[in-house]
Amino acid sequence: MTEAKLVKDEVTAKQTEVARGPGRRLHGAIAHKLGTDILSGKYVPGDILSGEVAFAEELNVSRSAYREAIQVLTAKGLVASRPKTGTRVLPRDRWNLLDPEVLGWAFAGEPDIEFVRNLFELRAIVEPAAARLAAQRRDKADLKAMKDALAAMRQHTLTTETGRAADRDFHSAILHATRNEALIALSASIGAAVNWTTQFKHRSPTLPRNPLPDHVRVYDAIVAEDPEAAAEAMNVLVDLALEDTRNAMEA
Amino acid sequence: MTEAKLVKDEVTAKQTEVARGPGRRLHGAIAHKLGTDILSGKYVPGDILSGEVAFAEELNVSRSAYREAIQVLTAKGLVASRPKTGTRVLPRDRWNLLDPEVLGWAFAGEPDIEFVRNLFELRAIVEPAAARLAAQRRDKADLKAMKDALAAMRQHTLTTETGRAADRDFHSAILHATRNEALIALSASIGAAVNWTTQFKHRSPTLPRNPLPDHVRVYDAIVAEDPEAAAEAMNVLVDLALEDTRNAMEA
DNA sequence: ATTCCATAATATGTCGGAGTAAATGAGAGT
DNA sequence: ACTCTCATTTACTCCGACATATTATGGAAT
Repeated sequence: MTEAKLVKDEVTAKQTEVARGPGRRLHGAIAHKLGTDILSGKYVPGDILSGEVAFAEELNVSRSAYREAIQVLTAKGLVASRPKTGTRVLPRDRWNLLDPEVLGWAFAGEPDIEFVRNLFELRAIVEPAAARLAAQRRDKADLKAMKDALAAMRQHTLTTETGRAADRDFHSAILHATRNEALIALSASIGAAVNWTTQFKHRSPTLPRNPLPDHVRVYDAIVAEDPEAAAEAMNVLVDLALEDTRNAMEA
Repeated sequence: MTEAKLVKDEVTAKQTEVARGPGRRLHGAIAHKLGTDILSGKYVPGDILSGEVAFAEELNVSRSAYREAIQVLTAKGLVASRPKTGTRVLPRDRWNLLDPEVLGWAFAGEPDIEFVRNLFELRAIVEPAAARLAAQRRDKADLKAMKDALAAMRQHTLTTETGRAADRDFHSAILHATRNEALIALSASIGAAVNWTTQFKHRSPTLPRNPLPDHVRVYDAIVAEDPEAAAEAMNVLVDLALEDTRNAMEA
């Protein structure tokens, strides 16, 4: 080993390593780290991630990888960089909060209670309307997707990852059944809210109610091609989820 | 000039140049080109943008710039790249269609009629509910933003860019007044829909109705803190816009 | 002929250095 | 006090090399 290499190793030992899971590229790992740091409030809007070179050295990665990560954050509206001034964290209303990856970063640490409330409000607006449309337009493939999701929910409780996945799939299937690409694009965001909800309920000391019957009611209304009943059933479903979450919040 | 440079110029002359407007970075311009190409259907899901090096040479840019552009597209869910296989265009339901930049690319060429309908459906779902919330939570700053937007709409017709901007600002102000970050994040998407609507109406042979009174009705209801009236007024507003657009489509 | 494993081929991923362009701030000149 | 010019800082772009991951290939064993 050359002396230069040795010195470098000594230096890098003090630097923060970026954890890159299997299959995850380096720049993706950097974007994840910076993204979670921003969403968690470690960097607040107006802060400057100054020094492309300095930052890359600190993370012990090349500038290329660091820059590609910055491009990802820029694409999601989290930061903007200009010569001389550096890379600045943008105000929150510029962030693409509905981006699936950004939502993941937001829920990586301790999620903000207020933001969870906001997502529930969005669900309360979108999902009943989506159920209404689904009841009007659904075809066999959509119904099968919902049915499969319900079957999976029967076999796994919400305390398991597969159970939560089934819950997400059910809500996603309804959004897909609207045949509206804009609504389908929201399914990732809605799914994140659904997922976190169930996780949170699991942590709660109160016994979570069995959500299956409420889901079945929505499904039945869609099968019966009854838009208003579907919307109402979904409305109940979201309200109950919100109520459960509120209880868990107070605990 | 060296001979090498001369040869290079001869080669580059045949290559497609990427148009980069003022203030736009090179990788941003590349992302714009590829993004519009994908959204316009030039590349369809499953297609492979193979050859990082080949593509970069064809566009006459360095591999770094090309790669950063690809990271942007990847961040928006348009493509995914793996070693050996290349960069593949993802299925449409993976696209972040509500991303402001993606929406811009979608409307860069001839917009898809069906997608416009979908965006109107989203507006019809979200905006009345947002107006309802705005009527409950609005404060002076929100009302001022709406009032300013209305004033700007009085002075400029929708045939001008400033007029369209005022229209966008009004709808954006209502979403901001909900104090819901998730809904605020939708304002860029809604704004794009609003903007394109007015542009489309302008092209239409039928005389566009004056939208100002309808907007004022929404504003008045919000000022009066009447949630239901605000929701209903906004409902009417979106319906009328949809109707106008439908007429223009048939023409 | 078929299956399996080692190997090679190929495209993306990562690296570090050099040079360019742009935005800011300081200083000279008015 | 103001404007303009220039120097500095920083991000932006390009380049060439190497590393890594995935697929394809070909031969050996069954």
